[in-house]
Amino acid sequence: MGYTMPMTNATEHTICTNIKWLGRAHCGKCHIRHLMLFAGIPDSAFDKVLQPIDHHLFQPGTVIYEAGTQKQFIYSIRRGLVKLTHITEDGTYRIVRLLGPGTAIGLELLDDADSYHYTAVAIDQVDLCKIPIPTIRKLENLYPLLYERVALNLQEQLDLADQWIVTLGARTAKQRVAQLILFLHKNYPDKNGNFIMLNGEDMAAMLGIATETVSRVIAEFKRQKLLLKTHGKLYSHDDAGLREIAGLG
Amino acid sequence: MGYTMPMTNATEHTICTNIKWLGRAHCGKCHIRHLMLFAGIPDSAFDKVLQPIDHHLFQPGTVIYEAGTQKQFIYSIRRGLVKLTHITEDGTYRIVRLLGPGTAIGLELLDDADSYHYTAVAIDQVDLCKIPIPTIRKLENLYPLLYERVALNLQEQLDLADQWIVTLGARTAKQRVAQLILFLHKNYPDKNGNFIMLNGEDMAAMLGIATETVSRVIAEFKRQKLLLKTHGKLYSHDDAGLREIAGLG
DNA sequence: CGAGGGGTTGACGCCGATCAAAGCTGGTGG
DNA sequence: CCACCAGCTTTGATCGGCGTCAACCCCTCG
Repeated sequence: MGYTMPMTNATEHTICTNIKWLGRAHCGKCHIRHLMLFAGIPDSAFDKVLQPIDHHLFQPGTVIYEAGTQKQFIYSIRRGLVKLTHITEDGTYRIVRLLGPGTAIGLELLDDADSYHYTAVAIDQVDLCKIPIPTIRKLENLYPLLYERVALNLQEQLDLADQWIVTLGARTAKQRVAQLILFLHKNYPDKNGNFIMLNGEDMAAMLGIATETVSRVIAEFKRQKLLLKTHGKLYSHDDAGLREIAGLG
Repeated sequence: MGYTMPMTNATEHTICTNIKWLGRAHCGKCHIRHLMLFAGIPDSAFDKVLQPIDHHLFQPGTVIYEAGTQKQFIYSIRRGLVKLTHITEDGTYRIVRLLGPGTAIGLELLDDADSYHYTAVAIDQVDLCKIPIPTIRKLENLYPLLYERVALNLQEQLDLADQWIVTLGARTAKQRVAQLILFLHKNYPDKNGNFIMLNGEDMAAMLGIATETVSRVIAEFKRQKLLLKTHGKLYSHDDAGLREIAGLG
């Protein structure tokens, strides 16, 4: 309730100037392409595309695209975390999905939709490739393998959404917060096995509970040494302890 | 809690004998194929498939497939409602998705998975086509259009899951039940604009609340004439009234 | 007609939403 | 380098909603 968008339409121009435009993407030389949407597509393919693929950087809290707007781009996340958000008419703010490197967002444009279904917001610094729809279409025709990549991406997001419903959508607040931490650690770990602690508002929006409740539970976990601050927003956790609380004994 | 599976492994043999096997499907003559996975695929294609597509009937409450089992079939729903269910280790029973005619289930087998992710159970009488994976593969190669049909199906299910998270996963019990009724009416209406009332346990499993709470809210809605029994499990509802309660003003 | 499985209703206690206020902390500018 | 400030986290107090246990009712089906 009473949630205000990080950056609204009114300031969209400001967003654009905030984005560091990094210029033409070099898919042929992309060292993480095996993780991305274009895995398996030969380097030569990118010479033939109709419209170029650009590479952008978004600062924490900035909007990547807004629900309902009609755009012509899919985004492939290279680095950072993106939240897909939704605000109900009565102001209720909910996060529908949290996505990291290797995931493509805005895929709904390939099917039924003529506009994005949710608003995508960068959580930390996000690094992504902006792919025009016609380019995808062209590559799909040339390399049917891309259809499978798209389907795989959709299937992964469906699995994520289902897991969300099952693990984060029911039971007590404490159990849900414990599940959320396990979820963050499992899906978006850093190289040292730590995870990025989100702010209270975002965790509340993921779990459908009040921010104060989140805070109380997190504070309790810290006191019980189930959570340890490593550096900045990075935390380590007691896996067994939290699994116990989450009801996975 | 304490939920018992409708039909467990132990009685799987019984299930099979319960299924009315209706024999070879006639995709070439299927009058609802334009709604199904194979929309747009020419009749002639079905002469070339490696393994036949069969047509089955499932009685209410029977298991179509079970989570974790390794099978080789996708199912395309022709008639009836199917629930995808999940039971947590501690016995918590949750419904992840409700699917009707035109939807394909078990698509996870096409990607990462080598087993079904959820258990699919018939809610009312369900009529579906059982499609072997190799048949799908073959048709995909011959008709890349099928890739798009699969992706569209996944996208629709993703939309459904997201909607689930947003509308059914938060706020008060009364608001959620109201949303659920609107959801049932919108997504699975019968020809007269009625909807199928689920049993309390299923509604509770969809919303993540107690069955008693569901019962209380539904009973209240009936008293307020927001719900009217039409026939059997079919009900009509006061759309404006429920939208008001749901917070859609 | 009888048994059984759901649905309904009541009583009670706890969890968590809400309102309010104080404590922290990272970032900014002097 | 320090002081300050805005926004976030933490904590408290209160109260309503809903989970839980239990009893009873009703409808269906054998």
